[in-house]
Amino acid sequence: MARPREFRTDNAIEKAMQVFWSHGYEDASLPDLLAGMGLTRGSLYKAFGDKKSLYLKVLQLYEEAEVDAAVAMLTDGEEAHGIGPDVSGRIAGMFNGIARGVAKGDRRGCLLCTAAAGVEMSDPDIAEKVNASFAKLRDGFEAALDLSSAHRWLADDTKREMANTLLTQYIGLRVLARSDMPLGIVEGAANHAWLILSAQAG
Amino acid sequence: MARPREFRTDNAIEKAMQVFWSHGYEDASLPDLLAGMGLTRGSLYKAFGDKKSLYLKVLQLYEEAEVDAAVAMLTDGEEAHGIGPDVSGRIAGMFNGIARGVAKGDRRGCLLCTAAAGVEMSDPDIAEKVNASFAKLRDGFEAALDLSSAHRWLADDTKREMANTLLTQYIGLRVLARSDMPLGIVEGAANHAWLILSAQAG
DNA sequence: ATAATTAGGAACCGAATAGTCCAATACACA
DNA sequence: TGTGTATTGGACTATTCGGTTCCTAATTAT
Repeated sequence: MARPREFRTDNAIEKAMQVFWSHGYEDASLPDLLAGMGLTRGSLYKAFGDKKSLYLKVLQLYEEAEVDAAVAMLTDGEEAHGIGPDVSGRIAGMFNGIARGVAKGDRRGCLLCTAAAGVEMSDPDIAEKVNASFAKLRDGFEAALDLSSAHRWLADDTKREMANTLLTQYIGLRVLARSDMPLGIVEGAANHAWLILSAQAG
Repeated sequence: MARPREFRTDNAIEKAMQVFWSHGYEDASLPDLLAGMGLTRGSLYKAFGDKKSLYLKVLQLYEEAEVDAAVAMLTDGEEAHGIGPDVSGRIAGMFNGIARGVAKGDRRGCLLCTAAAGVEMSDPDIAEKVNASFAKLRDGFEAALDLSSAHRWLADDTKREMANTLLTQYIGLRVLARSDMPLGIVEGAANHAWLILSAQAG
């Protein structure tokens, strides 16, 4: 008995994610969002409330679509990947994948990393969500180390701090990708993420 | 024969650097700058032209005051530091110093790292200066490796990419510091920067 | 038809933005 | 002590922003 939506909500959020990914939170203007999402002010406010609420939905989608996928790539059963018996190889593969993306011209970096460096972190709701996603990725690194035949025997403290170091490396690489640093530096840093993994404890 | 300045230019730039350091480029409003620098609109525009020109001067000062100091700490004659015969210890010390700063409540991160993740990088003048400073720091890491008795024998390619990895780690740590991640994660990542240094080549 | 809901978009709001302009001011020098 | 000159303080401009409120037209099920 009522007129139905002419857009799919999840589709609109996905398009909003692309806009925020490229522009960051503050710099994504309402006209940017409207153009990118293909709808008008009335519809956007009707469906999503306000800009911040939309962004929080985007952060949720980013966690589900990007972070969860990365964690799965790090920890899922190896039979589906064929990377080899040492799960730590997937970590290096992940960093190399980022470098390949940059080589193909993707300089958007990571939505979370851009947010983490921006003023939007002063909003507690946004900061909480961003840090929760970071923690999820960090836990993914740690889980991968627990699955790695070469690392599982390390002390828990060592693995935990190794995971922290990998998260830090991930963020640095993503920020570096967003700047227009020469590709070689980005690739060099990515290719040697395994330096962290090949180190000995103690 | 003319009315003299009531402020020292270099002093005003130093104060502007503090404002940009805390707020980032876009979020540092003119009232923020005027309050922080202790002068009025007319004086600021008379002396510095516009916001971007002021920011470029701030970037120059940041490179001279912060980047150069960091590079000097990494590469100067060891007799003045007493860190030990292995220069690579200074690299670990630098990361630990950052973590100590965060522990003391300094969450400003690094002016360059914040800029690298922001929209101001779309300005070619700003991007050029930021990347030049990054390159300077990267070269500092490489020079420290060349001075390190434990690393100087490594292949040039290895040292170069090791320096890239250290730069990436530095950026990640600084962004992490700016977000309000739990201190333990920041410290954990900093304490294990030596993982990169202790890795073997090949 | 009628009710219900959305789409599209114009209009507006208060706030904030970077930037401009000029009279008042204060100093150095003749 | 004038006089030239650069600075100072702040009013002012023009623009944009996010957010909101409308209204009419369109679309659907009953």
